[in-house]
Amino acid sequence: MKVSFWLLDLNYEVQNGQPEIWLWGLDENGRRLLIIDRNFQSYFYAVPKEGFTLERVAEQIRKTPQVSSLEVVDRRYFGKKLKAIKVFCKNPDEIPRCAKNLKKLEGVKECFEDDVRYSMRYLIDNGVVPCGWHEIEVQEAAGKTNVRVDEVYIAKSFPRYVEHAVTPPLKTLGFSIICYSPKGMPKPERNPVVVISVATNGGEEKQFVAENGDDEPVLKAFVDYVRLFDPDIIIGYGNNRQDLPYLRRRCEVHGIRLGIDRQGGEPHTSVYGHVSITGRANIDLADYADEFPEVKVKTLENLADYLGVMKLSERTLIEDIDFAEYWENPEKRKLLLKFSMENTRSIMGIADATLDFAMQLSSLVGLPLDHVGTAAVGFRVEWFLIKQAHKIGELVPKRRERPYLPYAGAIVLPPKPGIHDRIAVLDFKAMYPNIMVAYNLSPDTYVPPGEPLPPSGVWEAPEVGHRFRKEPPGFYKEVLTHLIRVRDEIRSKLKDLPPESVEYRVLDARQKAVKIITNASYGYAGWIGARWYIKPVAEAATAWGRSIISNAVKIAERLGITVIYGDTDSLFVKHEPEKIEKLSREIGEKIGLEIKPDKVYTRILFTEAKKRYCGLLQNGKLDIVGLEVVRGDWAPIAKKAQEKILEIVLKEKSPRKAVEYLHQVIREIRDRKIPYRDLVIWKSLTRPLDEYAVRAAHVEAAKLLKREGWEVSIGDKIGYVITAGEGKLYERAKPHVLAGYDEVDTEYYVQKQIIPVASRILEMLGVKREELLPPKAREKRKLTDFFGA
DNA sequence: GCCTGATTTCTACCA
DNA sequence: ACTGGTAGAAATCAGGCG
Repeated sequence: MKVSFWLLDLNYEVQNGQPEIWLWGLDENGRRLLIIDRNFQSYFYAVPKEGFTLERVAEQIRKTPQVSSLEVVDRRYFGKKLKAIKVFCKNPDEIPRCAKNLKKLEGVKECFEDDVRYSMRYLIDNGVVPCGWHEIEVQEAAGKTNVRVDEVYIAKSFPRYVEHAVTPPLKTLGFSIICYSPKGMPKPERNPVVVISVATNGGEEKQFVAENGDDEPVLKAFVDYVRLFDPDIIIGYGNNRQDLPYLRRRCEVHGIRLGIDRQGGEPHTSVYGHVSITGRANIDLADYADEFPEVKVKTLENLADYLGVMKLSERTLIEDIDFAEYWENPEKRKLLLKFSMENTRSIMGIADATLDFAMQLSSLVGLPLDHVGTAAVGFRVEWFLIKQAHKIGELVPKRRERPYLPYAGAIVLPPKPGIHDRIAVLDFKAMYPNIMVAYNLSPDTYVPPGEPLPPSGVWEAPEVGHRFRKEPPGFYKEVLTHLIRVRDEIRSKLKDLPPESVEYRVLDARQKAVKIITNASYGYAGWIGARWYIKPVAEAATAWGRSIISNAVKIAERLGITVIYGDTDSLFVKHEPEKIEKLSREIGEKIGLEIKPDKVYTRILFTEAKKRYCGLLQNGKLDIVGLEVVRGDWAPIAKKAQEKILEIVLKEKSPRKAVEYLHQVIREIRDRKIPYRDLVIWKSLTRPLDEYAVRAAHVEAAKLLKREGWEVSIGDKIGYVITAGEGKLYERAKPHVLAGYDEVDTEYYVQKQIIPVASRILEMLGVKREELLPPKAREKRKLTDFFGA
């Protein structure tokens, strides 16, 4: 019989040396299916050395114990045709060992794709798409009652992908936990999980709370609840790195099982650090936080606030350092429970804004839904490429260590400082991808120095001189052309859809996924960790970029257009529509790339610095780029003050008013009228504490946290304030959760936060340094002198 | 040892 | 752990002075 299914998760099992792929999915009626496929043979490639006949090498390989059969096939490697031996192993787990053995044979030059996991191999070879629909011939399986699905089938054919832009009705469960530790960071070995808050997309909310601090019933109730609800998707925030490992370890302590998967097993950490829950998709929203760069400190509450899921102002906020105090106090405990429930509610809300994208990314790059979030950008691009490589018979290069060699990047023009009126921004859309397509830049089209020119001729990069075959189209060109076309198609479909429709949401998520992969392709090409890394490809792309933007500037100037700034692929010019139209046309003709007006600023302010400006858009909004306002490592009060100053300066054109405002802010800081949280500075830890070469404020603050029993790790944002006293800045930094407002050194905030960000703007406009501080009011000065402030 | 300017370290941004 | 170009603050170094 034939069934169709939407692929949610997959894994493989080896039973008595016989592998089987387990495909977990839903059919169009929302029934949960498990389809077991025993028909797929695992394999890898061996490439013979020159001077050895295929037959002889094949004969050697055939004698290797793990090999079940082999086949001579035509493949390509960096575009060059070659004969490869496809080596089949019955047991996929034996492939790495088998490849290692083969490499020892004298006739084998190299093995390929022995590092592609069996389950990924299955997806790629059969064109099976995670979060996509498929049809398959199956028969009902006998037995198999211990898996939690409606039907178990045995595959009688390979799945066939069917394009269909809807998602089946998935059951989603969100959860968050609170652990209790009287002092310091909770440790599963000693500290209980006192609250688990769950919510489902069926609208149910539930809390499991430990009586007398005993969490065994909590854990059991949670397991029962998950089993009963039987979610397809489990979501949390930090569940990959914290919650699930903690729950798992805590269950171990009690000698119980965290049996929440669909196979009676427990969650386990797997590739790229994701936690796999067999038969379901476990998703950690923290892995998608980078999709929202506007949110600088990526806490659950900040993301929920940004996405409009739950505003900070209506949120119960409790620092983890205070959990113990809230748990111990019966009145405050109620607040802690409320806080925990709000966490889970926020998770459900953020999931709404994220899941469509996650599913589209998963189906585009081909990584299962639970893997794709934890895979870094480079690996997402790479899996997409691996999938494409298979289609054209290109062998996947081995990952190898390489020395880091820097190369020149883009050009940034020095801005004309000051305020300018009516400025248009023109930019080359998707400049690097288009360059790569136009000049056929690809690992397999590169013609190294000394190699003879191909009959089709070559493109030669300016400055650096790297050469690329004009024909045939290279791997990158094919892939990028395809991506660019697909995105255009999606975007034209979107035009005819109501933005609220389900289809619109799905397609919009898809075009975003396509865009991200397209734009990351240049970065991938220049990444030394990339399998398809060839430095000249990246180096040539930037070289052409530089030459294109320089030529565009020349053309603009010849047409009498004033260029005030430019960065990589953009030009900021005086807004003269007719001249711009001409420029655009001429660039199209001479350079072959499209440059388009992106936006027009009514007014724009530049300092002498590159990459920093503030423009006033025609809709009255400020576009702030690079300045402290948009940076996460300045105190919020400084960011707010700078934003306000920019607004006054650009909208009201009144530096005087801005100075008045500045004086007021400074007085409020000195009077401690600014909310404490607006004084907290956040900085990331980029390495372990003991690997810093110099002492820095956020590092010292982190050490204080550690001393209090709180672990800090790479990537954590440390929030600190500067306290009054003697000595270096780093000696006066304290974690914001450990300091009190009374200790804060308000003069630091005035002199080192407010004054610099204000002077950056105001000195540009002729305001003198000494005018920045409020005049000393005699009366007040005397009073403070008297009271010794 | 103290002061000052130059250099290094660090983070986060832009494209 | 996708790239290079860039700003800016603080720590630290190096050298002059005495």
